[in-house]
Amino acid sequence: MDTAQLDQDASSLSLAATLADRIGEAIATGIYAPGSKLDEVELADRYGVSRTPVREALIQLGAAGFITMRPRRGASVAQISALRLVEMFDVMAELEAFCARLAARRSSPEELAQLRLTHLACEEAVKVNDPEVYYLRNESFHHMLYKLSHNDFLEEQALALSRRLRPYRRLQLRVRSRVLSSFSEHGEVVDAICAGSEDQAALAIRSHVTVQGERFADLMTSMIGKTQAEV
Amino acid sequence: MDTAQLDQDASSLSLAATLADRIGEAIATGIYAPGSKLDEVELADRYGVSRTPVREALIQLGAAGFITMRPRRGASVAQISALRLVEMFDVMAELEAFCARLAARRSSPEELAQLRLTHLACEEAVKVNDPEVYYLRNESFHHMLYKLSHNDFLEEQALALSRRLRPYRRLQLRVRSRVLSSFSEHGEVVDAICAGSEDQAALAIRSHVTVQGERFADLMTSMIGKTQAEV
DNA sequence: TAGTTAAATATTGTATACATATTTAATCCT
DNA sequence: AGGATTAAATATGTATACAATATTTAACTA
Repeated sequence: MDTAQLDQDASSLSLAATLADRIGEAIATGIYAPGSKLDEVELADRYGVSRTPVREALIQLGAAGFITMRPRRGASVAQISALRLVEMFDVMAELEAFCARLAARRSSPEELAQLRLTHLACEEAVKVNDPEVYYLRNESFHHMLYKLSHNDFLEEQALALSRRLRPYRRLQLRVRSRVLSSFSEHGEVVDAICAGSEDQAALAIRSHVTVQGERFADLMTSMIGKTQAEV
Repeated sequence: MDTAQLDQDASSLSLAATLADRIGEAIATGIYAPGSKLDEVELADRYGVSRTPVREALIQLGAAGFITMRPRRGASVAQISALRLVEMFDVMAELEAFCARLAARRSSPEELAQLRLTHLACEEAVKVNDPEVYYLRNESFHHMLYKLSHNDFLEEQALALSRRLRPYRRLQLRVRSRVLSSFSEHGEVVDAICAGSEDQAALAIRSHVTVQGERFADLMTSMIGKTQAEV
């Protein structure tokens, strides 16, 4: 019948691919602490596979920047210094600023309505006062922004970097006041985009994402506060 | 004696790593045409190794975006559509604009002098009228810009994306007039950065990198003009 | 002859085995 | 005893072997 049988089956994915996901998730969650060594045989029998798919997964994670690989001396969870973290957030801010600019320029009324919806979802999370829920809704909001850029490549790049920064973003939202200010900053972004004000939208999201001043202090304290399994 | 023997030895690199370089270079050079399938065993005995390091190299190249891998149906050289190419150049432009902005903000007089030197090197290439030399000097100029951002992560990201766009950049410079305008645009960027004019620097480099209008036409014609081994 | 089905072939994914480098432990010497 | 040297142990890198899935080819049916 349908000659083009789309292979959506998740179970058909290779072991290496699913392993990369699982290990990557474990790193993001903090199960494997930054700097800790990732032993191939240990991972292999932890996940019940041979070394081959483990190695392939590690190579993927290395390319994505989650782990660092040194020849002949194995892989270890990437250790991101405070300076580099700020650098990464700076780039993230610039990517999102570009997204916001394009969103303001290109979004249809329907798309703007969708954006407002995700913003409302964040508001609910604020009311419920659940940081974990807000974290998720916040993520959706930003992802929506990437999509509204109407630049698929940009969307992919933004998603990739946001994945890398995920654990640190979660840390920031541990602070109640940060959730509140985060939400209000979202509001400015939404307003600017809906008004078609490119520059204003770019500025708003840039200052929302950039880590500086007290934001930096918050991030640092929350990072050193939680050891290992948190950061 | 020196306990910390730094392992700079290139020969000590793994086969997989060097393979990724070689295959990646072959893709960039156009030896493997976009869309063409990369057979593991063929690559293996072409390079005189087993399938294992070949697979690892392919995974790396896949993560970097040079090839696309579909489960159970192998790897093929990434086929970049015209639309996606424009998208990628748009992001490249934005990254470089950020670099230029930071360069204008942070560069020391010595660094500015270095920037002018690389610009002068481009001028020589223009005079000699050798597109291939200009291509190389141009690359150095942009790399210098990345470095002057004083943001190592940004520099890495910009380098990675510029590597992906390399073959297309080379194509653009096939057109003599493009070399001339490229050089004069560089001049504007240098002037703005040396003057500390962030906005102007960002604007100049952005319009320099972005593919639009006749630039787009040039790129497209040069792409369809050269079949296979060129693009 | 066109279309469908089934067998054969080829290719990818994974496991195991081997080679080589690195780390750790033990030994030796001053 | 302390540091350096050497040897054993451990881990990574590569090759080969096997398993599972796609693709191709051939046979068959309507």
